[in-house]
Amino acid sequence: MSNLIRVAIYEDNAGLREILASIIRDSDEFELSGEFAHCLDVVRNTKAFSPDVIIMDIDMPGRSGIEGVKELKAVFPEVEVIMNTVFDDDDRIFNALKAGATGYLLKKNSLANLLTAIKDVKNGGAPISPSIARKVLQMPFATGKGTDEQYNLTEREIEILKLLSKGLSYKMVANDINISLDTVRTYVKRIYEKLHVHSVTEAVHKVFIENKQ
Amino acid sequence: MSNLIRVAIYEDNAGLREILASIIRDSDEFELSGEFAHCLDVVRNTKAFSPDVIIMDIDMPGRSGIEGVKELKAVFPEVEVIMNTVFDDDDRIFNALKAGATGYLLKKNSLANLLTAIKDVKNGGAPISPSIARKVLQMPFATGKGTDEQYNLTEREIEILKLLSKGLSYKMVANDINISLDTVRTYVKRIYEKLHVHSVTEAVHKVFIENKQ
DNA sequence: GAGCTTGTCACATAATGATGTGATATTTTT
DNA sequence: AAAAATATCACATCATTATGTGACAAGCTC
Repeated sequence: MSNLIRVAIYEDNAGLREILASIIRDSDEFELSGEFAHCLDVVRNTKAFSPDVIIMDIDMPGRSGIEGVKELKAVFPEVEVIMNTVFDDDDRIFNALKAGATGYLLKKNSLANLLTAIKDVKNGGAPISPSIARKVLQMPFATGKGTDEQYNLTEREIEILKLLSKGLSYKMVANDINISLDTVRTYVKRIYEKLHVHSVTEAVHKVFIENKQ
Repeated sequence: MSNLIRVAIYEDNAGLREILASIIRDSDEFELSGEFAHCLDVVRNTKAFSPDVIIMDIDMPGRSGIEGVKELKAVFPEVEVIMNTVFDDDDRIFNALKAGATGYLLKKNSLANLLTAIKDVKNGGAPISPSIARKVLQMPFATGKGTDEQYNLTEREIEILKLLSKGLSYKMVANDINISLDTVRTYVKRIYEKLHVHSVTEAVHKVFIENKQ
């Protein structure tokens, strides 16, 4: 029967590719639906072999796996991709995930976990090597830090800046928290002094955006 | 000898706590350095038993594991914490990780992976259940999406909004990209119409912040 | 207890922003 | 080829912000 999970492999190293392919072949839950040395034809290949899950190397000749994922996902958003690579730098990880990869395994621990990982993605999970997960979680936007505390604004000042950042006018802020318009002005003035800025937008940028892009 | 990894357990369900404790006791790489039914005294306990890794439930009487982690990490930042819980909602996950937890295991798959997970954190990794990892990666700030494209602003409009978001005044923007002040005004007006907002700050919030918090 | 920070309010003025009404040339879409 | 969208500029007016100066009570700090 054919409700085996169909797995395609993109890996330019022939030896490793063969190892990965045989792991898939020898399993009884998966079947191999293509093995390729580059991802130049990833869309065409996917059309032809319709895999459910793709194991994708990053460093391949002609076109990186990350670009491959990006193109693939634009056409086949439902196909799950697990990156399988030696790279563990923040940029590549981030770009791969942004491109649409669901999993990210380092080659050094992928062989043992490959089958589990494929099952994970089919079950709606995201198999990620623990060391990669740590990096993802340490990316500045994920920590939620680098935000409020660091400018030693008082709670009240932050409260007011948050309201302003949502687009409320001084008047609306004054109404919202029942203080006078002039008091709002005073707060804003103090905030400006502390942050060395001269407009709400600049203050908002400094406190809520700068470290998140 | 004593370079076993010291593991403490916080879990209010006595049965589960005993199971976890015995897994640790029976292993030959770890030793149990405390088991507790609540985390009210987490700092004191940690001072007394100095564990390397803590397995922490979230839902405990008196004080949630998340608050426990927050307090613990403020005093012992080097102690690794793995959340072990039934909850998989975005808020709890995010708050736990923000509080300083390194790993996040769902109880349903934690028993099998507990020992591996403890090793992972000691090796600098972040053991995260695949289904949790998926949720983390889908949080809007991690996708890098939800930003520009979605409001069908033109490139020029986005360019101007970006400059304004940094705190530049209309005048400065005009100077910066060599257009007239009135042209800036026109752009801003169009941006407002497209976004249905009435101030730079509100526009910035909608385009650059809203989905990132 | 003197000094500093914080939260609160008031008045005044100059600069900037928000909004309306046009207009023209170029590109893109239909 | 006509219609719609985009990039550019101008003038006018009212509302809102930015900034200065000043004040006072409560709380914390040394």
